[in-house]
Amino acid sequence: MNKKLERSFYARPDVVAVSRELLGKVLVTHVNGVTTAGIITETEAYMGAVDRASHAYGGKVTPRNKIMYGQAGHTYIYLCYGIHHLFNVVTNAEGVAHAVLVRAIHPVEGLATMLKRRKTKTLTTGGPGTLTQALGIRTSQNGADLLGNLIWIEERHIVVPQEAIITGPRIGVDYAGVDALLPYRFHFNPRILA
DNA sequence: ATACCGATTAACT
DNA sequence: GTTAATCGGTATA
Repeated sequence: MNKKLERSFYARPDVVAVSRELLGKVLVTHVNGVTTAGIITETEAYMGAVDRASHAYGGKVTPRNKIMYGQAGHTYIYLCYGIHHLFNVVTNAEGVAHAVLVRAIHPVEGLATMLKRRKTKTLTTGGPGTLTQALGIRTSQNGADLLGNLIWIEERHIVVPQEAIITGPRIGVDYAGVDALLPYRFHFNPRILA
């Protein structure tokens, strides 16, 4: 059965575990009456106040990042490089600004719509900016509840073998100094799904 | 009010 | 390997 993940999945204290366990789950959006979905193949954990790579490093609160301090299971979507909408999931308790960045998906539903949105010949969803474009995710959906009917994540019982999961340092966070080396990135090759 | 810059991508050489 | 595109957030004044 396809089951929407509950609040308790996101509210757990270990953001690294949540990040890792999101691999193989299915990210679904229902935008403009069209459903699109993809299997999550890459994630990164951001550990809030103690993480130099996080927008919430040092406990800083700004209009942009305040949603990360809110209830788990909500979206944190922001614009990067003026072009790309990056999709995150808020985790942990209220007041703790932990989040998981979804960096890549493997498309499974609404292929034609995703192609149309991407306006490219081949459907690539292998980057944090491209998967949001394919799924119709925009910064206007920042703060949306993943237990609502706009964006959510499902358990479809897709098995990702532990040995297939590659762990490594996060991408694009060189500015974070030693924290850039933390093994908070998880991914697997979608070829194993076939 | 103004200046700087990024959790990136695609199209080049 | 290199680089233009592109704009809201954040810091500084």
